[in-house]
Amino acid sequence: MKSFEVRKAFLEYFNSKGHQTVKSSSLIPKGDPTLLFTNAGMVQFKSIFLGEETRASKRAVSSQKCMRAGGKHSDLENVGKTARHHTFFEMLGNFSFGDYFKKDAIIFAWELLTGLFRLPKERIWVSVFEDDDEAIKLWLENSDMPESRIVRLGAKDNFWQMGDTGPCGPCSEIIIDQGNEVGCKSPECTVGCDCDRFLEIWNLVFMQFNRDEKGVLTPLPKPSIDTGMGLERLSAVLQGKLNSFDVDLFAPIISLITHHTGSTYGKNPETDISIRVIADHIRAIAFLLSEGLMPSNEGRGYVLRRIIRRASRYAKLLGHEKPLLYKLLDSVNEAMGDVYPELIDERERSSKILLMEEDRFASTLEQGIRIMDDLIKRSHGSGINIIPGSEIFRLYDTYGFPVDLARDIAEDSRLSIDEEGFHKEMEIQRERARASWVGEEEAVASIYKELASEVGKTEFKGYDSLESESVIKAILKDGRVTHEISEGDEADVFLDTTPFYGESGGQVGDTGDITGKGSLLHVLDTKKPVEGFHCHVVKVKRGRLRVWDRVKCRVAPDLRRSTMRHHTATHLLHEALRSVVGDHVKQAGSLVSPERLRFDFTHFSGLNDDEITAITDLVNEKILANLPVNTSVTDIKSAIESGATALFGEKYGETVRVVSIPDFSSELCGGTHCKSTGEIGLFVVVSEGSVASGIRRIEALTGTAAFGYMNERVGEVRKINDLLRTDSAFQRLEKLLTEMKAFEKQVEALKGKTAAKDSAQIMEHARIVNGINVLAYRFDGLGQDDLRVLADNLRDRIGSGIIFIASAKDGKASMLSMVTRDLTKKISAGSILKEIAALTGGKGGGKPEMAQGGTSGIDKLDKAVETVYDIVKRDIKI
RNA sequence: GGGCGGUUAGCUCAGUUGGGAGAGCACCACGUUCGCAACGUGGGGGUCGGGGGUUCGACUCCCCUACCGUCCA
Repeated sequence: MKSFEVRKAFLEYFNSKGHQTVKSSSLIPKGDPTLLFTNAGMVQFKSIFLGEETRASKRAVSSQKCMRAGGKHSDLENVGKTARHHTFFEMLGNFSFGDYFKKDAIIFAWELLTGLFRLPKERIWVSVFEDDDEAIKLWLENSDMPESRIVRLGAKDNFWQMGDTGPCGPCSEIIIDQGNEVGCKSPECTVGCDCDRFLEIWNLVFMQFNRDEKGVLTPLPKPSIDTGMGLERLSAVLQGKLNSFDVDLFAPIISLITHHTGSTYGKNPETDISIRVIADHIRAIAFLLSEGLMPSNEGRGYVLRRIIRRASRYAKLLGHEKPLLYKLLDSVNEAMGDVYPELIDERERSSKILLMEEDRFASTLEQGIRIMDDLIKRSHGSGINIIPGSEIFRLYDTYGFPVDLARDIAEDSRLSIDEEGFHKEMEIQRERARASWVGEEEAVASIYKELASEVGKTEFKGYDSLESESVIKAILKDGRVTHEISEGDEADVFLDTTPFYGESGGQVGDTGDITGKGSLLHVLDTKKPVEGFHCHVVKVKRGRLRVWDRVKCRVAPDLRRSTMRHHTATHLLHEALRSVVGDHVKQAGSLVSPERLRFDFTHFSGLNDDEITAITDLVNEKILANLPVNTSVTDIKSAIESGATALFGEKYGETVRVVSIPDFSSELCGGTHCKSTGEIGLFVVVSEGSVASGIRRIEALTGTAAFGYMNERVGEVRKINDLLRTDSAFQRLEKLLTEMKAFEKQVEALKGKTAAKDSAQIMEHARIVNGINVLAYRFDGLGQDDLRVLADNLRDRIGSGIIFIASAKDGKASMLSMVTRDLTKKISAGSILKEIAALTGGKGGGKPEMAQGGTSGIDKLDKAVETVYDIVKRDIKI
């Protein structure tokens, strides 16, 4: 049975049992900072299990892309070494949201595995949580499982929980015994062993408790079901393969790897591990890149980078030195492109980024090898044949140099590395990071969730109107529910209906006024702590307000209109970028405020002036065309089908709002927009720059803000023109700058010349002391740099001797002493200078042949200069 | 979020108690050559990431900041 048939059969089986097929969600969970990647099928249903969201259908089935690398569940290190671990895999799962429970879950699983998939019953084992007698009973009643093959395991294996608090429950795993010739071959090998013999294929989670902060379990009113089965593992079993890398999903990938590296799969265990690691990693890489993720130095992007590097490293172990991975993307597309079209859509971009990243890694390696060579040289020099762990750690920590590579290189020079020391350093670093970890605040305070379910959601009327008559439903002050607020109070106010837009989708919250009988509130900001629930952050200016009061709401019109202009312009900009720069441009962040707009997007390099001009022109062209801006509400499926742009990873409800500009742009967007593009007035880009590697940021202004900006710039240019008395400041400045450079050169040349002339005169003051030419002289008006030029000149003239010159300028004096190289053994310029400087109350120092210093004691200068001769007489023996 | 490393000529990088900003490649000119490569000589090119401080004097020391890299979470 081919993998795609397995996937299809699974989905269809559960469809026939009343489950709605739900599309795989993005690997990058949006709005969940606690999770690095989607690592299970239930991730996209998390808020349903938590009771924050309800869904029309109570039964769902999915085949979910999953990633287990980095974070709590990381299988990165196991990949390739075992027959069953993957960083990227697909998880088949059926879900019940308070509908059926344990019994049906067991019946479905048993029927599907032994009926449809015809797995041999005698090889199936089941594990249950040690206290879950109910599950054992249900297994015995609803399947042919003998009690002898039902195993009780502890909480570590068979009790599942989402987090420290929240829904949790026992689970039951279905396991296939692959025979005693597989795995560790130990006679004690049994279910729960780490080896490959007893393969866990399906985990049925019985969500039946809620755990509170104190750890107390209370039964959930409506227990739920969450199951997960790895497609790769199941396919392997069904295809009679002992290793999940041998299934058809991997065949084209492995064949392309062996083709490019000239290696053979299945000949040598070492080579096979490398091939499998690359095959696994390239799938993960292809999917992560297809979702718009960029390799970077933190968070998810960093995990991606590490996966790329590991894969790249294993490719080198296969003897392939040049970038290889980017060539393998096609094989992933061949294996999975028809199910995941995003792979094919993003192929071009992914391949470019991957090649870039491989090149970058090559230079990291090069740098590391240089340092490694140095370490080897030093350790040969010192006769120690072990490289300290701290050095290896520094190499790894600071330069990202792989430890196994360091070991290989060391061994080539008959050295070893101190692995223990390395791990010790690593542990220290872990401790340090842990100690500084202060824990992430729960993103949404639970009080808002409670309030929302208590008083109901807010009806937003702000698309068509800036005013409304509303009723106050709740007031929150200092985090507590209250019934009344009065003058001077700052509080959160919740209404039945509102014209105030709550911050979301990059658009900032509205501001304005709320008025009641004799009272006035300023709305400082509007937020949406819970979807559809508007929180008005207010300050009471006058009077008092109570819950159930009728009030009049009024959004500040000028600010809101300015925000609308910026938002509509953002959509125009997005499309303009795509048409000018390329289709790979994806929104990576957006801020829309009354003052400006900021748009982050994925792109490899900076935009040049021509591109920015082209983008600006295109946006303004659409503004001048005064196109209508249409909004419509539809279901997500038909919106996507109509070609509307959706943001990757953004979570959308089942009905969405589409904002479209005819023949140009169509995006899913909940924001407020102009009625037609002409209202924007003018669009101007203020800056373009980088935010992170692969992400660029454009800041732009529209409407009055744009006019203000232009006026300012024009005014500035006029001032510059006035100053330069010209109409073409640019050419004028260019000319002035070249002239200035020429002048500077002339000045330098002149200084040299006068120094030469002056030095001729100054030389006349030279004396011979104890057989040595000594010149000590004061020559005012020179700075430190000038003294150096003069001294160079004097040195050329004196041939061999001692020079000391001092010069007063601007109330301070500089001094310089020089000793020609042949005399530095007898006397040092530094010591002469220090002594003289001290006499004048100044300081200085330098090298034996040259020293500089300064002082503010000009009155003592002449006498001090004269002392130079004495010093020479004293220190130089004939 | 916490470490560590980096930022110097167009590119790759040196720069050692703080005391004249350098090399290689590239570029320009001249020389050598029938011509090219190579070579020789000379030359142009630097806000030493930015800002503050210490100092007579800072690429160098201290503080802040931006960006890049890298490890841990």
